Amino acid sequence: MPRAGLNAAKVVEQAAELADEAGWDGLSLAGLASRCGVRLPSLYKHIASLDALRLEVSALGLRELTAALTSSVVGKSGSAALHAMADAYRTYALAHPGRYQATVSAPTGEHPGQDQAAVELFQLVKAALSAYGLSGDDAIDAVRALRATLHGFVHLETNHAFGLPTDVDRSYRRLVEGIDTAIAGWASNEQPSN
Amino acid sequence: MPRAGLNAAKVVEQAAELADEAGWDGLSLAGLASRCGVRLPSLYKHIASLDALRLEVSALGLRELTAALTSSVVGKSGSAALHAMADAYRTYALAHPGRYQATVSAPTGEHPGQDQAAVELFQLVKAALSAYGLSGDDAIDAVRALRATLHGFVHLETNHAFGLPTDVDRSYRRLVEGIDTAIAGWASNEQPSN
DNA sequence: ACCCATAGCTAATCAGAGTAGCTTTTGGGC
DNA sequence: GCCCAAAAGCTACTCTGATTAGCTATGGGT
Repeated sequence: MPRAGLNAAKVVEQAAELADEAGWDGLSLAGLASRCGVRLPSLYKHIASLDALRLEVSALGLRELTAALTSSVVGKSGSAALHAMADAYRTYALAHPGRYQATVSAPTGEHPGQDQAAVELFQLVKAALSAYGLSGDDAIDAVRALRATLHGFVHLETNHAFGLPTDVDRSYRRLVEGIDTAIAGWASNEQPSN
Repeated sequence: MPRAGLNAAKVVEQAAELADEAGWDGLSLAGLASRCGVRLPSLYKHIASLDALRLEVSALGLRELTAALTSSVVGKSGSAALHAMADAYRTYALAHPGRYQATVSAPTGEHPGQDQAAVELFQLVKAALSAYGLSGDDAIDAVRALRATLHGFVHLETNHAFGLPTDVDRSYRRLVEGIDTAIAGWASNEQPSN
């Protein structure tokens, strides 16, 4: 009986692909085992439990999302950075719906990698928005607003919640332009530099 | 052995309360049965399956959400209506997190009540935004933008995704003001009435 | 060639969803 | 008040998926 040659990293990667194909709720150890070519209990040589696996997939998604946003903003700032991040965000979420949902709805457990990845993502977005001249709670409001906007749209889109056939790309572009204008407006309230 | 006196409506209501307490993913027939004071198989006298029950809870949530938004906008239009709806939306979602999540992530099955409730909610929001003077695809973009914004914020909030202790109410208020400004700006592009 | 860490296995337990079929309550007609 | 059919509830069973226990065989390092 030849071995499958699994390890923890491969198992998590396969789980992420399964989640992308079958949905975050469709991620099961039974499905993962057959995809990996082993029997279900063999997975426990590489993971602690289904919940632990979900945390790993969540951390993987956060790391990948952070990497995608990071490379999207190099050399950009302000409005250009915001638009670039918005595009990269939606592109990643549509390409990897399972791991994207994992980044939001994973169990809020104690996983150092997951927490650290979330903090890094927050810092990245905050830095990218620094050109808007916000500080303190205003900067936090801006990060939250941008995150809520992008997440809301993408989450609804991946849940097929937009019933009408109207161009979804255009709706997204206008929404991003709107949030860009809104955050820029906050900045002028903060820094009356005229 | 006295009867519990259940019927389909009571079962769905109990399921909605259970979903609010245990989370949408924590909604199980086992938990529902013990909450209703009956054995698990007895539930099948009132529902067809767990998936069917989830559709019912989703439809209930959509109806309640539509009712809450409807009563929030009576006598208002434009910006006042938008702010009123935003407050009612978040209030409902925070008070009923389980059924709120059901409105988005229920199985996309064929449930006439669910579909109809979704259409009614869309029409309500579109009508409430009519004072912005948008038409055609612009109106659809506005409804999508508002929905994405409110949903994104509330979904992240109910998933405890805002790590920082910074005032969440204030972040929400500023986000709603931002989307109000953005949609108003679209309108001026459409109707150069000056 | 040997050894041991470990990848993988079978077998078993447990919980939850769903089905089959029986029993009992209950409300309406007489 | 009595009778009966519909419905409400039950027990027993099956099936699937997660998890644990314990056995076996592989294969890299010596």
